[in-house]
Amino acid sequence: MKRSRSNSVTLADVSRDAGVSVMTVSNVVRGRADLVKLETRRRVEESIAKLNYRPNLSARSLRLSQNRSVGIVIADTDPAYLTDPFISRLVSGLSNYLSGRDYTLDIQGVAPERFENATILRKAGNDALCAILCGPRQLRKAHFEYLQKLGPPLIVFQEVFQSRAEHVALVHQDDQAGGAALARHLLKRKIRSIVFVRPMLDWCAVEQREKGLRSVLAKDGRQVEVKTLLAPTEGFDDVQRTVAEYLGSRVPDAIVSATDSLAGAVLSACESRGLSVPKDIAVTGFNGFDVWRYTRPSLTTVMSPAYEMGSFAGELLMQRLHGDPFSKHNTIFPVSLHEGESA
Amino acid sequence: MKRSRSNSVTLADVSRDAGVSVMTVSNVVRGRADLVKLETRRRVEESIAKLNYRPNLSARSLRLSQNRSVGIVIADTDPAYLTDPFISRLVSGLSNYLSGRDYTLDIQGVAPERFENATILRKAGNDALCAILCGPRQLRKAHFEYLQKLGPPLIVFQEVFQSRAEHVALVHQDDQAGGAALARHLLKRKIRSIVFVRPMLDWCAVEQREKGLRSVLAKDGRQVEVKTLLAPTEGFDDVQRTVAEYLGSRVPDAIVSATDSLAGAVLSACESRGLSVPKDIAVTGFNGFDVWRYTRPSLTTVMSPAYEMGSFAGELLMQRLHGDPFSKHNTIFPVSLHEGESA
DNA sequence: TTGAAAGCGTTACCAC
DNA sequence: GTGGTAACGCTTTCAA
Repeated sequence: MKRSRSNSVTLADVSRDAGVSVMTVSNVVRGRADLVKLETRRRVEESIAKLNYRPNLSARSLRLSQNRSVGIVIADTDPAYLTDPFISRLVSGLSNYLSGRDYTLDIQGVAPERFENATILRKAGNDALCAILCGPRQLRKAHFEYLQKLGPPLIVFQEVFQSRAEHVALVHQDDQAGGAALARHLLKRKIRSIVFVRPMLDWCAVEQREKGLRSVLAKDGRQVEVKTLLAPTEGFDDVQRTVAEYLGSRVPDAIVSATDSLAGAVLSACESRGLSVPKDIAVTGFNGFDVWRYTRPSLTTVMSPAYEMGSFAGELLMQRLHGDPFSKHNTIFPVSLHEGESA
Repeated sequence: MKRSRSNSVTLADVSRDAGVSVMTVSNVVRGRADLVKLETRRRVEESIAKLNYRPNLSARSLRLSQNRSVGIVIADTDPAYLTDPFISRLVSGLSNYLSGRDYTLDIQGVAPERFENATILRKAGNDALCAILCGPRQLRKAHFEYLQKLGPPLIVFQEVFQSRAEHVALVHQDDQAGGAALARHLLKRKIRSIVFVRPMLDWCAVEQREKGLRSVLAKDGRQVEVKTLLAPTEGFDDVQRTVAEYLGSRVPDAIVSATDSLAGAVLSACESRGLSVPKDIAVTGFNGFDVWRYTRPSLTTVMSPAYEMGSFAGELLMQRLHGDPFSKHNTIFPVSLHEGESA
C-alpha cells in the first residue's frame, strides 16, 4: 500500500478511472467548462462522484501560494472566549462574509501572555490575519508590532494604535462617543457621583469608554465625582460581590458598567442592597445585544455594530487580497444610545 | 522577480543566508536539536529571525498528508450563529483543546439548505470534521450521511443517529433527561396544562427535550395537557409576540421554553399580560449559562456542559488522529436541573 | 553532522 | 480539446 494514512483520492486517480489526463480532470473540477468537451466532462464527473474525490487544499495552496483562508487570534483570559457577545457577533460576521467568498476562517483564542505562541501566528497558513487584543497597553502595543512584522495583511479590531504600514488596517467602534453619550444622558439627572465598573483585565475599548465618559463629565460645570471600580474578573459573581461590597460603604448616583453582562451583575448587587433602579441609583451597560432585554429594569446601554464590523473587515480583506490596497486603514463604526429603564 | 505574490521566505532562503543545507534549517525549525551542532543552530536561528521566516503550512501538510487542523460546520438559519451560548461554549472548548495540541480550528456557519456547499466540506483541507446540524429530521439525516461519506474522522454533536462507521462519533448532552427533570420538577406543583415553546426550526436537542418532558407527563396519573407552541424564529420579539398572543386566549399553568433566551422572551410576555411568575404561571428555560441570572425572577433551567463537550470532542479526535480508534462512538453528557425562582 | 534527491497533489504553461 | 512537464516548499530517505 503506497497510499499515505489519509486515503485520499487524487486527480491522478480520477484521471486513470476516467481515461483522461490529469489536466482535464483539473479543468473539470475548477469549472473551466469551456476547456472540456461536454462528453468528456460527463465521464470525468462520473468518476469524481464514484471515487468520492475532493480536491486537496494543501496542494492547491502550495501551487497557487494562496490559501483562501483567514486567521483570527483572540486574546482573552476567559477560556470560553467566544461567549462574549461582541466577539461572537464580530466573528460570525467575518466568518459569513468569508464563506460567501469561498474563504475559510481559522480561529484561535489565546491567553494574552501567550499571544505570540498562537499556532496561527507561528506558522504561515493564512492569507491574512485578524486580531483582538487585551491586556496592559504596553503588552497590546508589543503584540501589535509583532503582528505587523508577520507580513500578511492584518486587521486589528478595537484598538486605537497608529500605523503607517500599508498592509495594516484598524477597525473599531466609537467607544469613546458611546461613553460620552452615556455621560450626557446621565447628566440629565441630578447626578453628583458616578462609579465606572470594569474588569481588571485591560481592553482598549473599555479604556475608550471610560475616557469618553470622563471627558464629558470633566467639561460639565457640576463637578461630578467619578470613581473607577475594578472587578477581579468579568464573572457574574465576582462583579456582584465587588459592587455589593462597595455599595456597603457608599451609594453613588449612578453606576456605569463597562459591558452589559457586568451591568446585569450590578443590577443584582443593587437589588441585594435594597436599592431601587433607577430611582435610588442609575445603572447603564455597554454593547447591547440581548442582555438589556432580559434584565428588570431593562438596561440603558450603547448598541454595537459588532456583526457589521466583522463582515466589513471581511470585505476589506477580500479587496486587499484581490490586488487592491486597503481602501481604509482606520474605520470607526458609530454606536447609538439605547434608552432602557435603568437610567 | 521569480517570487509569487506572497513574498514568503522559504527554507532555501534561510539555508542560503546561513550557508547551510535546507535540511539543516528544517531540522532546526522542527526542534531536532540533537541533529544539529549548537554553533550551526545558532547561525540558522539568526538567519530565521533576520529573514522573518515562518514555515509554510501547505507545503508541510502536502508532504506529510496531515494538516493539523480540524473543521467544524454549524448549520443555522441565524447569521450570527456563534451567539448561541451553547454553540459558543462548545466551539470555545473544542478550539482550546485543539490549540493546546497545536491544531487549528476552521469554522463555518451555513444555512441548513446550503449545507453541502460548505467550503470546509467540499475541499479536503482538514484532518477531521465536526458538525452541528439543524432542520427537519429528514434533512439532518441526509446531511449526516453526506458527512460520513466524506471520509475523514467525524464528530457530530447533539444528534441521536446510529452509525456503525468506525470513523464516526456522536457527542451529545442528555436533553431527554433534562426535559424529564423539568417535568418532574413542575409536577410538584398543581399543574394541569403545560405549553412547550420552541422555534419553528428543528434541532434534535429540542426534540429530545420535548420528548423527555412529554414522556414523564404521559406516565403521570394527572393527565396534564401539553401543547406545543411554535415561534417563527428564536428572536426575542418573535417569541414574545407569539407567546403574548397565545396568552391572550388562555393561560396554561406552566410554559417550558426550549432555551433560556426563549424563556427570557416568555417572561417578558407574561409580564406584559400582567401575569406574575411563578405565582400565576411557571416558566422554565434550558441550557443555563448566564441568562438565568439576569432575568427576574431568575430562571429555573437545565445546566449544560457545552464547553466540556467541545473539549472532549477535541480529545477524542486527537486520539483518533494519532492512530487509535475512537474510544467512544456515542457519548452522552449528563445535565442538571437548576432551580431558580421562575418555577 | 550535513547534504542531495525524490515526491506529496495541484496548476500554469506550452505542445500536440 | 487534450496532455506532458515543471514547479510550489517541505520532509523522508539515503548517501557522504
